[in-house]
Amino acid sequence: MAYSIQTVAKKTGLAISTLRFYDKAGLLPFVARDSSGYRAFTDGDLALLHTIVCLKNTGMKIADIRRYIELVMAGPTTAKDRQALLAAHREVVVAKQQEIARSLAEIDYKLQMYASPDAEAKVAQEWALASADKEKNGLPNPFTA
Amino acid sequence: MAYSIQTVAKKTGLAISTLRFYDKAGLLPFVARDSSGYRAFTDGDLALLHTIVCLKNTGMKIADIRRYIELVMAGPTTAKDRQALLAAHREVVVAKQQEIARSLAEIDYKLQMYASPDAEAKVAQEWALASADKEKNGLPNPFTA
DNA sequence: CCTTGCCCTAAAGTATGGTTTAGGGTTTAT
DNA sequence: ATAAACCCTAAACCATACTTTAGGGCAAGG
Repeated sequence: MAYSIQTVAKKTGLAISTLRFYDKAGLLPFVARDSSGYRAFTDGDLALLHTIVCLKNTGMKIADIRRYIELVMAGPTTAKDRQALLAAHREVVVAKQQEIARSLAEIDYKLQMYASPDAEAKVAQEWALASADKEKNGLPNPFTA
Repeated sequence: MAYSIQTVAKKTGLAISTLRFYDKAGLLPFVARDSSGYRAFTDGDLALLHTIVCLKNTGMKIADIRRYIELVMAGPTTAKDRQALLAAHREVVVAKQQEIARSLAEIDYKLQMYASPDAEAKVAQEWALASADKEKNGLPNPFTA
């Protein structure tokens, strides 16, 4: 009925070593042990682990995930704290997503330049401008392949 | 006319130590030195540095950014290679953005639960289910705060 | 009984991306 | 000519997140 660490690794895509690392880091205090000292994961544990993976995927640090899990373990009275923690994290993630989108837009601009019919000419011009910029400042020109 | 490392740090928001680290890592082969051995950044250098920051912001590894810069330094003939490199990176970034969006949606689902009027009841029920899941498997129940 | 395939811990090692420290020149204003 | 404010390198150090290694126990089949 309970899952072995290997089974959970396959179900989640996490390495066995990662699961043990998370456990040691305090992320899996809810995982029980069988009579041999082996970890025994229940379906409920998988649900919590899934939440941990979501937090990890969105860039939350181990220490902060641990804080969230501690609140969960402390019982229903910590609901407000969990909400605050997740809401704050949400804002961080959204901001980072926007920053990435902005940088990606600039990369797309370059890609569009490279894809244009006169890409060659544009790249050559960039090159000429960078060279001129060096000469103008009386500096050695590294753009002389 | 050229910018000192401190000026560039302020303009870009990068730490001076980070700029030196990038230089040592081969990301800034285009930055010249003045007669005292001080780095002298031109406006063209800032443009290239900006591209580097975009790649960094989107999660590109230093080693891959260096590869891109190497192509730039090698001249206009490498335009096709640069395009391929950026296009491949773009796909990686878009995929990661989507994965983050999926995880964020799950976090939002939890937030919505915490925000509902009967949040208390829902959290208590979650708690009860997790406990039952342990008992069902004859395992010690850690949810007993 | 013993091999095979699981499981365990503790500790060391790896990868990445920086930051800090130590020691030392340069430039500028007083 | 000296202090303050810059700049430099090399190398050590740090944080984060894992992975690998070493040594060993448990369980089932032949």
